[in-house]
Amino acid sequence: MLDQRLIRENPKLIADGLKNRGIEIDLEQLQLKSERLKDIEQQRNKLQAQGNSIGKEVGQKIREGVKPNSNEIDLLRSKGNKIKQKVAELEEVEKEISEEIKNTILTLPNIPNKECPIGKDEKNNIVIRSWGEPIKSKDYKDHWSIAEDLGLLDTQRSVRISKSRFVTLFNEGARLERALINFMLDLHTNKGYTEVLPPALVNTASLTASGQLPKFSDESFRCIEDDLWLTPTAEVPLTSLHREEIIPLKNLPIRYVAYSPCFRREAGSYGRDTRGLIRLHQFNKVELYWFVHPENSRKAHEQITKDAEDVLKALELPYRVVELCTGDLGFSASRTYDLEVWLPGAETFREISSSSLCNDFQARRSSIRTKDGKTNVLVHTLNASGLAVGRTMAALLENGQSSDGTVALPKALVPYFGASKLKPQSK
RNA sequence: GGAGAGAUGGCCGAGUGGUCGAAGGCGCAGCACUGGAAAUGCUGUAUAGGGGCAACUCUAUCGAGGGUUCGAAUCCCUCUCUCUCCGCCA
Repeated sequence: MLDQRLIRENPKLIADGLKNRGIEIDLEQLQLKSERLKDIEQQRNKLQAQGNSIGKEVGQKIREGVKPNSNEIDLLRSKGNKIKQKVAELEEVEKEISEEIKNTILTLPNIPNKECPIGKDEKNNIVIRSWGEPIKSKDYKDHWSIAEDLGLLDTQRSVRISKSRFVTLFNEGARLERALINFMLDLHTNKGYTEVLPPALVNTASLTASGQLPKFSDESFRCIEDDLWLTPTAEVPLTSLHREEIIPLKNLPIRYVAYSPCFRREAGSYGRDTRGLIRLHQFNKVELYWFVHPENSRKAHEQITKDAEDVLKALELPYRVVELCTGDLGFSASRTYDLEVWLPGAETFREISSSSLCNDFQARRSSIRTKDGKTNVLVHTLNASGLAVGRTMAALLENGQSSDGTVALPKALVPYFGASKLKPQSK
């Protein structure tokens, strides 16, 4: 959520920021509304002050022995009633306007950071650095062919159970998924992250706090009867973990790592990535999440990104870091690095982690502050996947494959998986 | 799902119509005392918004919303949540 004060005092700054995202919006209306609201609030404040002093006067007089039904008191009473009526009228207008303003502001995305490269879409993203040697060979197979050959998953039966874009893992597939989750959690907790296992169902307030609502209700599965939603990412419960809190300065930075299943409706992605483990309605993810003092958020963004990269390095998976341009940023982000893993079977780099700095955008929606001296300041929040587990498995299968049908696993995974290779099951 | 109890500041807890943003305690911070600490004493310690260079000041907030009243933490209505017992259950 954007700062309403900033909208009043410097709407150009916001309009320019949003323009770089490709959003043309006339903030004048909003600015006028906000100013009008402030005006009404001031009027109401004055009236309420008058009303309060009348109330005190009545109390005072009665204590001094003036009869409650005397003319003097009656006069004050009617004065008080008039004020009360005016206040009620103002409140009605005030409520209406403030609701309008809030509804609008909640649909506005974050403004990009100054460093964020300006551009229209993903073509303007910038490759920052690369790691590892991407294998380029026409003989490499897609991960779903490998997975099927090895008996790791069954997509057809998954449709029987639920529908398309769900997957059921078997044998070494299931085991590998579990190994990856444990491996990632250990890697991060060893660096001092606090492990969290949050609820998979979250309420509307939580989704609003992190930015998924009100704008992207199409993207999440909903349980109508209970007004709960399936988490699209652990970012949602992790943000709300500290909603409406003032975090003591000495507790910052807070660094969480959470495994969670993630559920996404993938509305509007018909026909894209229909096979394999890339785009599913349900997938597993290990998420990194930081709460930091605003002064430290830039550095924190570099660090959280490196922490995510460390997973790819440990798994010996070639990747590149791409900085998203303004037009490609997610709703809550002010700056984002995507980690893209190399998939030799698909002959492409694929997003496996997204590392975002949200500044105070989510903190304002969630009212998460820290006490800095005498004043309370909104914290900054950051999130990064560390990593998307299904896509990691896809990358391991494609990168580790060999012509004899086996898949070599990275050394780091052996203690977790219990073997250094995936072999075709003898039937 | 059925029955009952409750929701007050960081925490505990008092307050049943007026000067209550709220006693008291704990905690926390500062100062004094000490070689240092403990103990003790003193002072301070909610959030949001508005005005003022500032000292400061105004408004709102005692789970949420509505009502009665000149005036509500306190009375009335609705909702939500929490706890206890019973039932069911991994």
